[in-house]
Amino acid sequence: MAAAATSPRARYREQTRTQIKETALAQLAEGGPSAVALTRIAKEIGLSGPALYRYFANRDDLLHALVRDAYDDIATTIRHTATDLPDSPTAALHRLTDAYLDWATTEPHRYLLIQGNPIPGYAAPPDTIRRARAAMGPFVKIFANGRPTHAVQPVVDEMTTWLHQDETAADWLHEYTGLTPDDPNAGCALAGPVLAWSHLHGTAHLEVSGQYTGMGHHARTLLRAQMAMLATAFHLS
Amino acid sequence: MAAAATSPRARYREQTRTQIKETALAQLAEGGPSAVALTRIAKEIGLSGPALYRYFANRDDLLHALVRDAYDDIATTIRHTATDLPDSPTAALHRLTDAYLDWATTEPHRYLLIQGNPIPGYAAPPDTIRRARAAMGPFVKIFANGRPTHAVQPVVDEMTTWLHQDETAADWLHEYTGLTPDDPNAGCALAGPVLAWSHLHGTAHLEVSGQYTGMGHHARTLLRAQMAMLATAFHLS
DNA sequence: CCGAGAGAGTTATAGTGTCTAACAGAGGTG
DNA sequence: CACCTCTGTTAGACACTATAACTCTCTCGG
Repeated sequence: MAAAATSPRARYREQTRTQIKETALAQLAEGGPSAVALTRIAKEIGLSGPALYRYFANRDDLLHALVRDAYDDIATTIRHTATDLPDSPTAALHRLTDAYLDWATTEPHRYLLIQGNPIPGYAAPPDTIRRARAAMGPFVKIFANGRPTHAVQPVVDEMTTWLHQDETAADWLHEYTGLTPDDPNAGCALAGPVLAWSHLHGTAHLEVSGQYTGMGHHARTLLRAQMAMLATAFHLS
Repeated sequence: MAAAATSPRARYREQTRTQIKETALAQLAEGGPSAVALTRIAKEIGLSGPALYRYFANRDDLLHALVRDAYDDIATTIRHTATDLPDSPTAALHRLTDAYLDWATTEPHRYLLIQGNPIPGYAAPPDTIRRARAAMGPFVKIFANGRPTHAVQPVVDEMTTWLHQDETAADWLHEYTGLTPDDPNAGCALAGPVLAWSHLHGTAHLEVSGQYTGMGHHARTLLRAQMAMLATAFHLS
């Protein structure tokens, strides 16, 4: 992305940055974030340690870049899936959540990087929230026509209140549904995705961090059941 | 625990170990597992670095001990809550999940330690599984009388199959319900807890890792809604 | 009551990693 | 073609894990 027709030097720079990130991803996959070591990366691509500081300000900056890439990647995946959804809201929901779980299981280390434990001392940049909401955008659309049962009504109420307090939330809602905070379905449109995210994350994270190992079920089966319950709770057809 | 009437030396040793673990917990709370540094712990309690190796074989061994303690702690909390549950299964479920979420939010770093990202290179000891199942035991009891709807039936089926393949699972079921794998409700008794765990973990982990920050809802509200859906899906009264 | 030995602590040292400083060469740009 | 920025180097400060070798002290058995 953004390869652009820049100077040959800038082109080479971008290439080296990519190579560094690729090596970092390999180390991430092997031993988690703490295994990403600048000196080892440098050795692997034939550079001296301090040379990497020409490309990334420090170790955190490199991890930061990996986080950005991962968010872009999952958001792209979801949005791509969202371009061709079945008409049935329930089926569409299953399609989206399957895509999410698939991404998490094929890229476990990257999922843990962005949705796992907070990286100590690392404050997510403001645009991370934007990226995260972009990934959840298609879910908002699905629940915009839901009719919540009493089981989920309290969540709907809290979302409605939030929409009247936080402008960015209102913008988010508007972007994907055209609804305003005063619309009777506004809270519902956000309550569904938040619940879906919570379900999704629980299953994906337990699966990816290996805590289901030795138990006789598939994460997919669990997720399907959770989404079926959620669809029922919002009277999705 | 296990203070015992041992020799004064052993008593002093145990005291020092505890002091080390307490300091480690403080560092864990400040900067996550990677901030737990033996040298800094030593300095803080007035020892020289290598002295700590008299008490813990290495850094992993210390983290290991923290994990054990945390599992014991949450299992004790759950079991204590389970000693005085309301008769209604739904109410009992809410009581248990509230206790779980409370523990997680009051001890966020410890929750992340045991239920967060896997610690690279750290293989959970076999008894960890036993401890984890002990914590979920009371949930098994609650779902033993459930009647699953079609939404969760696939999970029930997978659990039933598992129970016939894995003896430890059958033992676990038997310990808390007296049921055998052939009992028609056996799969249901395990499907409920696994789903509940997945729900619980999603909400607790997102809350504890700060990903709900800036969103206008309480984790508790979300959890209540999820458990209400789950109770409905199993026809709990 | 005392002496051997286990246990608890020390310093010294090797190894790995982050990151800064100071310097050298190579490429692009006026 | 001269300048200067960009890219790379080595040297070194600092933090942390871990081992080795050594000293001191307390406990316990005879």
